Amino acid sequence: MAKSKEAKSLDTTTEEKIKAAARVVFHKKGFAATRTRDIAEEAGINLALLNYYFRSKEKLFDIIMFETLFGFMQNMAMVLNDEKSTLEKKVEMIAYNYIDFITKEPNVPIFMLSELRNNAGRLLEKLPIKQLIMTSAFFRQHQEAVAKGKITEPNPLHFLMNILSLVIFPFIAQPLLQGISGLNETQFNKLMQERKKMIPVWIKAMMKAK
Amino acid sequence: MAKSKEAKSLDTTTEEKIKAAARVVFHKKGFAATRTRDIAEEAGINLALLNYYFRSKEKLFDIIMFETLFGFMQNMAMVLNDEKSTLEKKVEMIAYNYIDFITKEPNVPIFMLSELRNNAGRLLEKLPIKQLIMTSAFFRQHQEAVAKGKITEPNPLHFLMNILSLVIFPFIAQPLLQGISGLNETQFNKLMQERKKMIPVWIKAMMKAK
DNA sequence: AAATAAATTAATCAAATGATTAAAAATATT
DNA sequence: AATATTTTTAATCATTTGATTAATTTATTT
Repeated sequence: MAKSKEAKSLDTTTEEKIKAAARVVFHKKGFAATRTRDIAEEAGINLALLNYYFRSKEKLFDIIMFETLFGFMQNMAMVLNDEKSTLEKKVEMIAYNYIDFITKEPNVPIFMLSELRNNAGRLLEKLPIKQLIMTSAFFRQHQEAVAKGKITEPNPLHFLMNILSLVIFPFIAQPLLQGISGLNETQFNKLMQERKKMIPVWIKAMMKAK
Repeated sequence: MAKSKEAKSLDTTTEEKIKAAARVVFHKKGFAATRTRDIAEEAGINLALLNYYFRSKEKLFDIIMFETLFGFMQNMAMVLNDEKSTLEKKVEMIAYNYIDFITKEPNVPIFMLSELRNNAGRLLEKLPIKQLIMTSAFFRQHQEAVAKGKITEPNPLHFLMNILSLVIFPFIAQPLLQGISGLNETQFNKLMQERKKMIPVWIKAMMKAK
């Protein structure tokens, strides 16, 4: 190895530069539309280095995809499995965390969900996501709330879908929504910030509806 | 022309076969991932015919994209602009129509929104969608309901985003949701059918929340 | 400093892919 | 029936694109 194993500040490694570039380009254009040359250019490296470090476009993609999925799920899993926080607090946390996260990484949701559509099996099998969510404190607390009559909708999947829908969808539909409304990006982001406070209120109201 | 202009049952024309095939493949894989050979094979025609009838992959795509966008918006525009129906009825109509439509065409939302992300300007300029929605009876009725204190959230965009989110997002996230829940496609579709009735109830409750 | 190993580059390959062409087949016109 | 027009096909082109190779440069080890 030409570089000492420990130091080299890790983020300026050639390998890391390529990964960072791959993340940017894959997230923006998806697997099919990105050319390895795009990544090389974004990283400022010779194209051959991409294959030298990662063997193939597909292997590099798998790494980026896994890290993206993992990063996205990690936060959710943490929140949903927190035994100390209430159900209401969890809704707040998800709204806050994800609206901030997606505002910074607006391409991640549609990237993830587009690519999952081709390959859900292969891409999800590395993550124990089913176990993590279905046995979470979140689901247990939901069932308790249903038992106590505090929540009318008995299916926790609807509950989870509703939260994620209200949080994530507007970002996915952003170009369409801006086309409809005429808002610019700044105004749109302001709208999303408003939703951080509103979504928990809305969720609370709708889950008591009957 | 080898075929009489009027008759020829329109759907069996070579041109129509190509368009139908292009619709299937583009919707499933998006522009970048579809090869003109995929379309030719799906249509059961010689590859050269695609260029003979449509000049280029891109021109064919533009036609499919326009028709897809138009088809998707048409229904919404109709419902939102209906002066006779109440606001509540409009919410019901959107939930019913779109859940049925997307169940039949599950790739359309993510196709549309993915492709719009590359090219919103060019692709939306042919549709007068802003005008159509911002001046609709739906928006006016919403403002009236706000004025009467029947709805607390004053921004009609939040109202529209919430409806579309609850209706469309679960389909976009279907592979992930099935991965989380372990449901098969039939069970998933049943869940979506439940939402046809629930979404209007939820929307009603949440828009009165404060 | 010499020898060895690792990283980087320019050039090139092979396959895939959008598109065209020239000939053949099918259809319409006279 | 003869001619003209349109549609379809097989073959081919030119470019793009993922990947490799062989040579060069840089770093590490002895």
